[in-house]
Amino acid sequence: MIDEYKPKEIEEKWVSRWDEKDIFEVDPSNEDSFYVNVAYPYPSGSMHVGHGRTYTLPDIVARYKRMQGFNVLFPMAWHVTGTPVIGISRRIRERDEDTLDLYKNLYKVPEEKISDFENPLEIVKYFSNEYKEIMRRMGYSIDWRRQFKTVDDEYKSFITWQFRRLKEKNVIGKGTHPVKYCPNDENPLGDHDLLEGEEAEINEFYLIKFETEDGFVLPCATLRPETVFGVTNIWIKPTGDYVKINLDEKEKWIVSKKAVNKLKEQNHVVDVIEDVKGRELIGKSAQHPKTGEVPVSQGDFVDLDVASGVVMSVPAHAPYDLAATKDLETEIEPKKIIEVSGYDGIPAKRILEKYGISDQNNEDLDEATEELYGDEFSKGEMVQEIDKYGGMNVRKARDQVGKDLVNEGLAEKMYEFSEKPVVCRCGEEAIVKVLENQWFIDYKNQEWKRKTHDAIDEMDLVPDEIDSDFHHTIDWLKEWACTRKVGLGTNLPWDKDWIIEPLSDSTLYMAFYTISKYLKKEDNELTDEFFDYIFLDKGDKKEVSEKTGIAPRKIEEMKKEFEYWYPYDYRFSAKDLISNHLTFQMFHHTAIFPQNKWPQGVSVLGMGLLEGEKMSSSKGNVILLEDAIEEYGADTVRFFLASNAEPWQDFDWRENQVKSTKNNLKNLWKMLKRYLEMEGKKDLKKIDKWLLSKFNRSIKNTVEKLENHETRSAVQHSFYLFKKKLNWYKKRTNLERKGAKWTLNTISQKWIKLLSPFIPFLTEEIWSKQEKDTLLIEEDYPEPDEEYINERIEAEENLIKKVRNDINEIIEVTEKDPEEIYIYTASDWKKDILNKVSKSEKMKIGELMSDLMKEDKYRKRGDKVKDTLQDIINEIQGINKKEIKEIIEINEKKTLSRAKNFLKNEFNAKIHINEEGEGYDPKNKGKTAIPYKPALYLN
RNA sequence: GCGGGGGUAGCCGAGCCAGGCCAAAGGCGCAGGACUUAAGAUCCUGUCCCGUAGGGGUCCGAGGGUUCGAAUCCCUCCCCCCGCACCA
Repeated sequence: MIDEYKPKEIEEKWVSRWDEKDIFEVDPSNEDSFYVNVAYPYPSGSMHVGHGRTYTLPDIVARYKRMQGFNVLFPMAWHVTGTPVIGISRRIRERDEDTLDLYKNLYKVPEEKISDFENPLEIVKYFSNEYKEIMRRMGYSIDWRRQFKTVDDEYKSFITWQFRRLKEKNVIGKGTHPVKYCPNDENPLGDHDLLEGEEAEINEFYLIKFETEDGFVLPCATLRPETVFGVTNIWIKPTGDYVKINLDEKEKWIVSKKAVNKLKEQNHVVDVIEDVKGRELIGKSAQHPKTGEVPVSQGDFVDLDVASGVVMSVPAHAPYDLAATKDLETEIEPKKIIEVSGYDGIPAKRILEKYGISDQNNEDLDEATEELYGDEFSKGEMVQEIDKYGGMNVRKARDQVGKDLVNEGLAEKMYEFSEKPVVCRCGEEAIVKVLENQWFIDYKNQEWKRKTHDAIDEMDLVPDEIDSDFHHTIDWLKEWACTRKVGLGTNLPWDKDWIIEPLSDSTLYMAFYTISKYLKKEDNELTDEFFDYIFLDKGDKKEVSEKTGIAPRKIEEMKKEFEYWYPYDYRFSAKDLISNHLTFQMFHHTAIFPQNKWPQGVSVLGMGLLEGEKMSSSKGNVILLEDAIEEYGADTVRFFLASNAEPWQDFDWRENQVKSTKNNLKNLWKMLKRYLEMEGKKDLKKIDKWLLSKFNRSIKNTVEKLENHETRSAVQHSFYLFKKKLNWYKKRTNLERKGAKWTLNTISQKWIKLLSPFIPFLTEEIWSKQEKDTLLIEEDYPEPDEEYINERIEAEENLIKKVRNDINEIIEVTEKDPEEIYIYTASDWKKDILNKVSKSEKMKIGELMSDLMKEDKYRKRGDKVKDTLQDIINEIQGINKKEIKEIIEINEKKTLSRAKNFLKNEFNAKIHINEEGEGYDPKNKGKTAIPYKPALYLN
């Protein structure tokens, strides 16, 4: 009696059995090592099935490699660095409704626990426990002795060491960076912190200093400093609120009221002297060394919220300015300073004409501006008359003029958003703040980039195509601000006010896993010398021992262990992390480790959809992994996640497909149990050999796909496609035969192993029922037995299948059930033709025909040869030479006779098999037979 | 804008690099049948159009081209998705 498939029971059982035997706790051995790791999770909420996939796929690879005889390390830890849990704690303290709802209702945190979450570390503790429990239930082959949190002292020592070494390599610098900033929260803002303005970039404006006769600076804001030579006037909004200020205790400026705070945030000292209306300024004049004296004009279009609120007018090259000057009472003559091909005379004039714009309120002005700016930037040249910059292309002049003006004290830089508003999640409008003395990692170091490019070239990337993403990211990375003022993490060793931010402290920890299991028991200070010795083979064991208090033997053991596992073989991580984390960790490896410790491979993962929609915890659009396990069982979840898409592709959790996956497993459970109980004898018919041939191909394909982490294809081959073959086999033969029983039993012994990495619980359970005293996970992964792969038998069976399908089709079209079926196989001379065709390179019917006609035996058949030739060409084009060779060798009559009974039962008709020209053939069908496609007559 | 990846039957998705068993794998959905008291599960069959003989027509985002032959190679165009930094 076959008992039922009860996933929950067997899964609980095997989790504890594997545990009891410490199966996944791995230490260095004589076997080859295989080290696979995943980006450690940030445990601030419950796992959903998307997370599940992130860990399931590497686990499948880990289990597969383990069965292949490798000593496999798959570790896990908890990333706690940064601000998210702090923010969550704060929101819980503030009783924020959305947050409480998320944690109580979606994550199902017990009421009494919630208040503990006011302490961020409690959140981490709670969810890392939950993660671990669920990861165990999913059957992940993780060595839990090595787990740690990134706020543990040992880890902090490791990060401290790492940063000191980076500093020694001169890849850490200090600089000034403009950031989006919330004045209310007093914190820089990432895109995810924004309510509005995620698209906004920070533009670098130049404030060009024009001086009024009474000694005030009118700082004209521009993105195009090179146009300073064409300034004819200055725009001030007459209704605008401006102020006179003392700037940096040096200069007196006039700027819009709104600009005051911005200047302060950009590290200026601002003292307001008095308010002034824009109107009061109009009619004055101001001068600049590059332009001379120009009037201050009325500009209604001036936006007081852009930079300084003071604008210079370059009518020759700015459509807005030109349109506005037309409305002025005094006439202003545009001053051309850029030559652009395609624009005669004054470029702005041409573009206004082109768009038919006559006034400053025209809505096409933006588009016209964009077009002209684009052309001038890409094709423009400064006119010859301009001193020093004459003839220079605009692209270059822009940089150069800007730099020179600043150096000469004739301009300042100011940062401003490219679009507004930019609003923080707290509701406050964000500003640009210039952070000074910010520590950064200098990824623009050319030598470092080169080494990292090299490392990527040497690596196995899955899929291959991501290598251009890596190279591109390496080239593009500049300075990365690596410290923060707030958050959890490790203090920067030489400037303790700063905390190393999360993406920077998670770059080398794969190495830390190799020794972390030793460190928890030690209550010692882990010095830089300690890490130098273990990881870099530098220094003296004895000295390290004295400094740390760790026994020399122990230190040696750790060093050996690191060297055994490192470099790692594969790191799995989400695809979108290529542009930061995955590339960072490559950089850090190349900076700190010698080449023989550089990563060997990266395999990227796609994102998750739920019924075709993007999965998102914050929207509640997720299925929790725990719920999925409860409902379907871990094996089903694993099998589905592995087979729904290739790892790097996006997967889609669809309930009906998950259900169907579970049914398939139920069915597999029954099949395997039944077949494994069968006892037979190795007395094989061709159909048995056919199944063995197909099965060994499945093994071959599965292994090939798994090597490339193609879990979806691997499942296709090992399960779905092979199941089809099995179904055909069951239809074709009597399973009560000894030979059939032997075949099914033999195959199942291997099939169960083949599937084990995907569905470890189900397979282990069935394996254990066989009264073997081994664990399936400790068995060897199957290898294809080439001796069983038999092209001839496969071609023969294919012939039978084709004939069956043809008969079927005729029955369907005619809608008549035949009582007798006549099958006529092709004559030998047709096979000769096939032989000739297969040997010719081109399938040109004319050439083949004239070749054939040289021989008497064909010439006397005349037109028949031509028809046959055409049919044969149609039939076999695309079939590979090897298979054609087999087809020629097949004895079709004999082969089909083998299937006579099968066909008889299949169609409930009497079957007659003859060569064409023999036997009953009232409709003279026989002559249409060609090799591999017998003619048919149904009656 | 920059960089990357795509558009394949009702849906999801293989195939494309190495052109020809490709009307195009597999899954889901749908329809019919077998089994069952029934439902479910399982198995079989079908699922672009036409066809009372295994055939024919049209088809792989759109349009051209190369080739005996194109979903696959080349060109042009349209559309979609992802990443782009102080966020894990």
